Amino acid sequence: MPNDTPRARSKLKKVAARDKVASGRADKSLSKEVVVAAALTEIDRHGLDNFSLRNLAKSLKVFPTAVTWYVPGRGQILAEVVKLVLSDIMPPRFYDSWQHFLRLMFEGFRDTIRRHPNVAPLIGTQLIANQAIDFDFIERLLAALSHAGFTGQRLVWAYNIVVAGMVGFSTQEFAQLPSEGIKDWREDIKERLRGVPVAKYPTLVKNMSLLRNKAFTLRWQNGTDAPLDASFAAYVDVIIKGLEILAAQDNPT
Amino acid sequence: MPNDTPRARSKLKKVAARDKVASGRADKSLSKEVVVAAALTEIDRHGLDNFSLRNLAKSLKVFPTAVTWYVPGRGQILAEVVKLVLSDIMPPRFYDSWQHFLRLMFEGFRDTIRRHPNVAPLIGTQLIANQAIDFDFIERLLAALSHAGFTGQRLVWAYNIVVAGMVGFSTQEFAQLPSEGIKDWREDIKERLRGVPVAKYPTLVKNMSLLRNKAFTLRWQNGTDAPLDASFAAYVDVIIKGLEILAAQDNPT
DNA sequence: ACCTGAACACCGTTCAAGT
DNA sequence: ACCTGAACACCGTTCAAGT
Repeated sequence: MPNDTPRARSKLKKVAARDKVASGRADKSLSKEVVVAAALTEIDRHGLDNFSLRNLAKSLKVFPTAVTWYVPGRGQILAEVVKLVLSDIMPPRFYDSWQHFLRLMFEGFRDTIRRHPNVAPLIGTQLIANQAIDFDFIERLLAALSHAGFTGQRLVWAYNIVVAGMVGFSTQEFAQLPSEGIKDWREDIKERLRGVPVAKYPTLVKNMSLLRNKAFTLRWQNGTDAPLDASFAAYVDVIIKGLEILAAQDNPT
Repeated sequence: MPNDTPRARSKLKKVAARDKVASGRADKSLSKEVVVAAALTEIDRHGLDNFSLRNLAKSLKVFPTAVTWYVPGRGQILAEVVKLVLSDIMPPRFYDSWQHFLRLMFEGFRDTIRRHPNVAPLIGTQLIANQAIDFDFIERLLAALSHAGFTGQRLVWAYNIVVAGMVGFSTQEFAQLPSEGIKDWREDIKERLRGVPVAKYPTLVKNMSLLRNKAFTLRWQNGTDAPLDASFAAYVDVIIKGLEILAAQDNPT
């Protein structure tokens, strides 16, 4: 990113550093890291809808424009927050098998989202946040998939399948709750589920006790209060088994 | 939803209708449907970031508060927009097999997102938008999965796997582009991909020509300009094959 | 270099007033 | 019932001014 650091100063880092030393100033109270960390804390505490640069500045006890100096623009801040959240999803370097590798990676990603559910809506849906997953992560994943036998075009497929699958489930499991009127909204869902006519929706009604609040589109809580552990485990199994079959197919050249 | 129609009037529909007839008034220029349709048009044209109630009102040539009368609050409007977009994803009533059913469903969902990519960030990440998928859809999906042999707890798993899989890939494929500074942002990504050191990231560099702009987290365009057709097809295959294996496993009772 | 401080255009929502 | 119109508190960003 060309100007994700103080203004257009990115190419002048050495000069800036020298200036700082020369002037002997070490009284900087802010930094990009501090700003981003504070932003994450704000979002964790008060939700994405209530996040604003002004509230962030207030929490840092500075003027709103001081924040803008380190991270220019609201979008950049959110992108950096995603980056920070996903900075600890590094998959293991050693593993028993590529299946084992993927399993650990899926679980690690889910655990990370679980720690910061309010950030979930930003992940996967914003291309600017995609850079949050770094080259180390990508390299290890590609290496594991190569080890599974994927090469060339099929390696690309496998990579996309894994990333889409990894990000997709957990971001949906921890989907954002309505920011106001939650109580009424919840009651309304329960009411709707109670009133489903058995004649028109026999399979749904028959399995309602198993499905209610345990299945996508039939929930009034997200993964924080009603985790979908068993479904997630089955999901990971399905993707891995499917990949095994894909890996076993001949590689067309 | 208790008050998704004019104020707290929802239980008074008959009375209101009578009043309208009695007073002979048919000069309503707005309606909930008109408001939501206009909102979708605005989002399609100018993106989610530029959407506001005031711009919406301007496009309808009314005051901002007139909109609020039909759909109370910005969040409600967005939820209704998602509902409208997803109203045509109904899976087919007849099909050769449950595998065929799922294939058609996945493709239909992706086609729908492709038609309204700017809405993608709202789908799956907002619990309030989950009601967009109606009971007819759910019933047909559950019926197809029952036909595949899934019952009880495993039916719930299969349902969650399919919904998460269906929503996850396409919403990520059509992820939102940065709303400003796109040109610099794109150049920066390309620059970063050119500069990847082969010593540290051998697998990535080796497959770079296949991966760049064709793989998640390595793109500077979304599905609108750079569709991931082949990866999506492989993704659907993987999930279906995985489900076949899950279906074949014994149902623990 | 780093932050203050005022200013600007815009936002969603509330509330009173019209018809 | 349906919409106007003014008002309110808040927002992100720009730009000049301090040190």
